[in-house]
Amino acid sequence: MSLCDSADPPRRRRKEARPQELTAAALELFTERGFAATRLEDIAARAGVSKGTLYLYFDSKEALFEAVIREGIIPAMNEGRTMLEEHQGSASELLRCLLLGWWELLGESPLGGVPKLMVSEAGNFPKVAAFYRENVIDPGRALLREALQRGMDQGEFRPVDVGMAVDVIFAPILMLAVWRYSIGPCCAEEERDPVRFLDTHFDLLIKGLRP
Amino acid sequence: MSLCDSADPPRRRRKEARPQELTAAALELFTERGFAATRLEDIAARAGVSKGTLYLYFDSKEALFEAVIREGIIPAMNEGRTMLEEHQGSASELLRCLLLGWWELLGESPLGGVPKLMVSEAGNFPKVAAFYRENVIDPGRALLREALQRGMDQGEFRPVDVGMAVDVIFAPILMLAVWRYSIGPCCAEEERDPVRFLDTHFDLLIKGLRP
Amino acid sequence: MSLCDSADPPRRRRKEARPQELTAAALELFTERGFAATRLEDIAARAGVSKGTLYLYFDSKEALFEAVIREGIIPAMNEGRTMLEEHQGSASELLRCLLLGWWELLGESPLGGVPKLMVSEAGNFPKVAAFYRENVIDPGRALLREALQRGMDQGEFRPVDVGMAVDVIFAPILMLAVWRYSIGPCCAEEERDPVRFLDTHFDLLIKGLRP
Amino acid sequence: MSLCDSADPPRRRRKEARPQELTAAALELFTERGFAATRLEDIAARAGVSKGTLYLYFDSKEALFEAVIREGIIPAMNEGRTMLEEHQGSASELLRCLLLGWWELLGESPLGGVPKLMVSEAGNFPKVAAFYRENVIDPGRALLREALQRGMDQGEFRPVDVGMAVDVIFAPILMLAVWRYSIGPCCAEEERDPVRFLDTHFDLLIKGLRP
DNA sequence: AATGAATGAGCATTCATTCAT
DNA sequence: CATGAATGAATGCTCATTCAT
Repeated sequence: MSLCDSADPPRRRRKEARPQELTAAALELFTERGFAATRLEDIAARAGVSKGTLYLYFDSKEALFEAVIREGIIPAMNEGRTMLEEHQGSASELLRCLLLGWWELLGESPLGGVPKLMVSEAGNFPKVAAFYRENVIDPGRALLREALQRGMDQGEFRPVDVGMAVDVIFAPILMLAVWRYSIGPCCAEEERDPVRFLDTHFDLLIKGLRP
Repeated sequence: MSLCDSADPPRRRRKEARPQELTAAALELFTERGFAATRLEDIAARAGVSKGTLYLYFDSKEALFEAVIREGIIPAMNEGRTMLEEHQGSASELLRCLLLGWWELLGESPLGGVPKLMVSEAGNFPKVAAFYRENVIDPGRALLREALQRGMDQGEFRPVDVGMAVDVIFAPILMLAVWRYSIGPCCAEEERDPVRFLDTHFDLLIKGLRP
Repeated sequence: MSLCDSADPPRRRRKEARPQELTAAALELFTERGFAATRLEDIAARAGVSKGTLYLYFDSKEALFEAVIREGIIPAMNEGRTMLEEHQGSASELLRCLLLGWWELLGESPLGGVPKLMVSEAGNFPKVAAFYRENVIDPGRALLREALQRGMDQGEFRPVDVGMAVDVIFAPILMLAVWRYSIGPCCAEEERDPVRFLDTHFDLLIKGLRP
Repeated sequence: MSLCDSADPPRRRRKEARPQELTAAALELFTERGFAATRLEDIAARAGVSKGTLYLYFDSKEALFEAVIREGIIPAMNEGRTMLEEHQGSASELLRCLLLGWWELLGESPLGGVPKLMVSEAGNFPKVAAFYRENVIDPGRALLREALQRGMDQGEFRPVDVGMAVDVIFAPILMLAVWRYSIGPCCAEEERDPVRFLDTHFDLLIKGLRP
């Protein structure tokens, strides 16, 4: 009820929260405009701080970029692995959970911008791209590979070229995420429905894997 | 009659070819580094002209970008349409031809960078993105939709949500192209084989469409 | 009664000593890097305090600079004057004592950096330069002038243009000091020996002053 | 008589003259204010060009500094050497010519600021300082050493510690130059007369060197 | 008194764009 | 047509200064 309900939080609190506030703002803007076209001043403004404050937490624009990617990764993989280990049902179910889980994590949150950002900037940040591959792409592929293999071992899926199949399978989800942060919004097409899209993908996939 | 007939290409030719040489150079660099991070001077240098010359053919950096996309589009659709109209075989064959044809067009030539470029820059060029959607994405979807529909009508494919399926189906090809110009090169993974990838995609797809 | 009587120096002491610790640190860094190129944060760090603390004692970077010069002056002149008043021996001896005394004061301690600092920054701090001239240069010249005059009056020196001679005489000592804080250290020349240098200076000087 | 006598010289001309115009402007301002306190924009303005133009000729502020020193050196040494080689008169005369020649070169022109600049900035530019020592200080010392040695060999001068004496001898000229660009101007002392100063220096010196 | 997080003016540097040649 | 010297707005980054704690 107070008039200044939104007063600044105590300094101590801010100090610890700042880096995340900044990387969050940076992620949004980098995703929207690309790295080079984003001004640090805009990032700072979106995070509600001044230009100089950025440099208390990050050494340079590039360091901020790296932090954005690094942060965008942490939550992604753990869930997938636990899902894989604890899952009891059929391989189809597992595959569905993995892919839908990803979408829920990536698609709905700003984190979904990371893949588009990485696709756009990999050429300018080979180091970061390598880091991303090691920590996101490779583990992600491994998860899917395990799920596929389990299904094949149990006779639920027919034999396929697993190494290729994981990328084929993941491509539609990836494109869904990339799309949302690139051509999608500006064409404002009658709001392509992700659920219908994923259902269709899944339908085709499961039928395609039938022995 | 010219004093230097031999060494340099004939002036008349150059003059007409210039715009294409410039957009070609621009496409390569825009794809590699992104629009904002590419310097006009580098584009000019790669095309073998001076910075000022660019402005004889294009009003601004943005105009050049538009021209790059516009040029990258022209050859893409016609082949697909004639293929659709003239194809005699099964719907599966038609689908295969369409997708492989695309890959040959996108994957092997620098034109393959256009989708990655468009994905990266759509947010900064909504007009161009709309143009791209109208002239590339929508016609492309229409082609695939027709092929799918034909297969369904002939009982070769089971019924699916066609509107969604076209994007699901195209996603792996798109990803293959995008990858090649983003994360792929810098990770130098044991040269992922596009043919095997497309075969797997096709195998899954055709089985998935079986009635 | 204090809870931490042992480790840190007593608070009372620190408080009074702070300004000198700060000007001492500032003198070193200003001398090494110049005024503009020295960061207040570095000065604070060298003095073992935080950036903000500086402003408890000095209003601004410029005020700190003034204090540095002011402090660097206090001890310089008194000794010379007493030496002049109490000296009993020959004028040559007096001159030697004055010049060597200066060198001991300037050359061995960090105070030797003051002349170099003043030379470098006079243009940016005309006020401070005027202050320096009034309180250091003029009195110094007066001391030397008196010594020279005494020698001339006593027939020990031949007549010379005293006003000019004092600067001629002092130049080598000044140069020795300035050198040590500028070109000297980075060229690491076989450690030019100040004593030999001063001896030679003196030898030439005394012979040059012989009637 | 034309109204536009001072019109811009043809482009070609400027292109070649620019670097010198810029280093000349830079020398003045670096000397006056020091390296760090001089803004590139001011240098450009003094040279009558825009900020960006500087970067057509120099890669960075530091590169400009180096060029300033490098340029300030070229004319300095050659004269001295030819003077040494061609001189016919007494060693005293030679010494006088060398020192006065230096003063005319250094003292009257803006080049006189170079020593003060070097003294001030040596600590921040060790590389340049080393270059300066090798190309100016060392050759200068060598010239004076030869002159002294010649006088001693011919019995015109008594034996002295030559290595030290050269610096002792040069110190007053150096200080005269340094002074002019540091404390001198801002104290506006009754315009210390360089000629009287040098005469006194010479008088003392020659008498001091008498056998 | 002391801290150090936050600020924002200031500067070096880049690069799209212009235009005299 | 073609050039490339010149421009100056834009932006990453620094650092003196402030102030809540």
